[in-house]
Order: sequence, then structure tokens, then C-alpha cells
Amino acid sequence: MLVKSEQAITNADRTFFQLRKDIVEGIIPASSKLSEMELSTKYEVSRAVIREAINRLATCHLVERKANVGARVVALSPEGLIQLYQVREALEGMAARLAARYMSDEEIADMQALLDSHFDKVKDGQSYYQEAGDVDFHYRIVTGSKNDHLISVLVDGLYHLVRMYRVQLGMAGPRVSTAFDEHRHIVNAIANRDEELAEMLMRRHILYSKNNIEKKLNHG
Amino acid sequence: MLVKSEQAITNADRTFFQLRKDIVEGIIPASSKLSEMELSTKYEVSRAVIREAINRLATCHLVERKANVGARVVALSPEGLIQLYQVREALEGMAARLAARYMSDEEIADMQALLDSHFDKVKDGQSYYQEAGDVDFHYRIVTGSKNDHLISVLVDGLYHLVRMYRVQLGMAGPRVSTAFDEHRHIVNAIANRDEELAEMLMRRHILYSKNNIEKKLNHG
DNA sequence: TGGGCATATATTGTCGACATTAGCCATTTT
DNA sequence: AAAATGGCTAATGTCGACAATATATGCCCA
Repeated sequence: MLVKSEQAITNADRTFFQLRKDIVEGIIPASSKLSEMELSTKYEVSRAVIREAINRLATCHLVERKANVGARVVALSPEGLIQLYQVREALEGMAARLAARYMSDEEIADMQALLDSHFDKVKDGQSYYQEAGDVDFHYRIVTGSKNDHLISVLVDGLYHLVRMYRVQLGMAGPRVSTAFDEHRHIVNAIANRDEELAEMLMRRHILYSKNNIEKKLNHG
Repeated sequence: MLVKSEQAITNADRTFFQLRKDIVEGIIPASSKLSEMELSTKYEVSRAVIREAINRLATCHLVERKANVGARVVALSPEGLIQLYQVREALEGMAARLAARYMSDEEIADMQALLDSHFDKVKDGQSYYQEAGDVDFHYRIVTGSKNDHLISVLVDGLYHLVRMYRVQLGMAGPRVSTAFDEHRHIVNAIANRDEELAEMLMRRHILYSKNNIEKKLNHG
């Protein structure tokens, strides 16, 4: 996995990252209340720092805040997950289109090499790296769009929510081999500078993921 | 225009709304520095509420914040405007698709009536209401998607940025009659529950707007 | 004279205390 | 007995002061 360079400068940064991690991984349960006093003693910082962290979490839609009442971790619902994938389909489809337009030849070559290495690992049965590889692939497409809004909404917002669902609903490592074929086709379309096809393939790729997850939700 | 119900409960809310208005309308110039002390005296609140307001503005991408340095209003650039419209195309296209799927018959009928009234006004030459009508139309489509993430990203984030560009680059009321025809076609597609067509027409509608604005930027 | 380093200053980051509000419980009234 | 009202408590909202950091200034040295 490449650089993500989310470096914590201030205490509020560190607390925000820590809280986000604890929420995404379920250490702080979904739908639970976030007491400012309680958290300030637990994380050993002042309430101001906690407040800033909670505000940032609210803009990520990881917690919901009500004035004069407090903040709660968001509730996980099937509808929420479906809505997430609807937005992903729209944004990452556009990201693939823009990646086909704006990515440099070197970036594309790097991405192809990355896919090769992932394919080797998966072929050897190292399915552990599958999720990291998937994350890395999508991350490169999104950054390849060169669109700051797109990058921000997805990387700083939606991806953490998706991971929260993944972790807490216990759905890791699905669709290993088929997903890799889809990745390969998307990269080929980008290498051919075929914006239309790149967007369509990415949208289908995400639709398949959504359908797969829905199936798991209904059967499990 | 219908309810927008962004009600200010706390002082931080009021200050946030006021600051956002002043930034969008250029009273606080683009790329200018936001001094916490200065603003706290100017708006007669403590630095804490100014900080919270600035943090919220940062998540709207109206200001950019650097740790230990401060916050600046975003700079307006042609590339930034194009990136905004790229995201709008993706998100509002999906919104139109979901609106065709999820809007109730009553909501659709209301929207058609709204378009009729707007058409009457425009026919009479009241082009002043054109922008408000356009905003209202897009707002209804977006909320009709029933997708909270979509609604939040667009209504709380992108629309304010778009308006900032519109106001500060002085491009009000373009494409009056043609835009109304496009709105009509989009609503028809939604009324027919044709998701595919609704999304395509909305994307083209936004693409046309983008091209129109680019033309104005290059010629003016 | 130009560059680097130390100091100075102004701004942001952090903190604890106070003010204000919402929710709860007991009491009262019909 | 049920509903409404009043106060009580615990949480959030707000504030001013202190600490830490970045930028500007000026001095020293090559």
C-alpha cells in the first residue's frame, strides 16, 4: 500500500484518528452515545479537543450530533449500506472516467504492475492481502481522477464508512478472483483512454459488490 | 422556494451561517486569511465558536486550514469550477436515477406543478426568479433520491461552492429558456420511471451548464 | 554584503471554569 | 389515575487565560 500521509500534527488530529479507528472497528459500538466528559478522561485530553474531534467525525457521517444533546455513533442499517454503494457507484464511476482522461502513462504503468503483483499473491492463495489490494486499487483510481472534491469525499468520508460496515458486519474477503478480473478490465480501459468503458466497468464492479453484500446480508 | 430548515440553534450555528454567507457572497474575499481573534471581535463571540464555525467551513471546502498556521478562504480557479461540475454531473445524475426510482407520485406531481409555475414566470420575462427556480428544481431532485449522503454532499457542500463561483464571477441567469426545456424533459423521464434516461438527461443538463460557463470564462 | 541563527511577536492550540440547556423525577391538580 | 408543571441534575455550549508553534525581525559571522 502506498502513502496515505494522513499525518497527525495536533492533539485534535491524534484524537480524531484514534476515535475514528475505534468507531470503525467497533471498539466504540454503533449507535452508542459519545460523552464529551467521559472521552476527555479516557483519552486524557481536554473537552475542547474531544469536541473538535467529534465535530470532524460528524462531517464524515460517522457520528450524528444534536444541539444541546450530544453525539451518537451512526446506526448501521441495510439501507445505509445500499445508499453508500449508490454514491460510490456514481463517484467512482466518474473517477474512472477522469482517470482515463488525466492519469499519466507512468501512473497507469505503475497501476498495472501493482495489479500483477496482487495477482501473483492471490494466485498463491494469500487472500489476506485481497482487501488491502482492493483498497489500494480503488485509491489509485480515485487519486488518478485529479479531482480534489472526488478524492476528499471518497477517501476522507465514504471509505471509512464502508470499512465500518465491512468490519462490524464481518464481511471480509469476498469475490477474490472475479474482482481481480474486473480490476484488470478497468485498468485496460483506462490504458486505452476509453473513458466511457472505464466508467461503465467501474460502475458495474461496484454494483456487483453491492449485490454480493446484499446477498450476504439476506442469507446471513 | 420550499423549506430548507437549516435552523440555527446555537451561537456556533449562527456564526457558521453568517460566515458562510459572507464568504459565498464575497464580503470576505476569496483567498483571504481568516484570523480567529479578528473574527471573534467582529462577530462578538468567543474564539471557540469562531473555531467551530471555521472547522465546519473547512469540511464544506469553503476554507482551507493548516495546523498552527490558520485558515484561508479557498481560491477560485477555472480548474476548481470544472472539478465541481464533474462531481455534480456524477452525483446529480445518480440523484435523478434514484429520484425516478423512489419519488412518490405526489412528489412528482408537485414538481411538475412547480415547473409549470416557473414556466409562466419566465414566459412573462421575470428572469429574476430563474436562478431560484433552478436551485429549487435541483434541490427537489436531490432530496427525491432519498439518499442522505447524496443530499448532504450536494446541499450542504457543493451547492454553496457553486453559488460562490456564480456570485463572485458574476454569472447570473444564463440559459433561461433552454434550461427549462431540459428540466421538463428530466421530470418527464422521472414521471415515466425511466431511470436510465433521467440520469443521462441530468448529466447532459449539467454538462451543458459547464460548457456554457467555460465559454463565459474564456470570453469574458 | 549575504546567509544563517537566535530572539521576538503574534497567532493558533489547549485547558479548566462558568453559563445554559435538555431530560428526569417528584409533586400537584383535575 | 393520568396529565401537567415545577425544580433538579447532568450534559453541552461558551468563555477567557495559558501554552506551544510558526513567522518576522535583527544580529552575528563568513
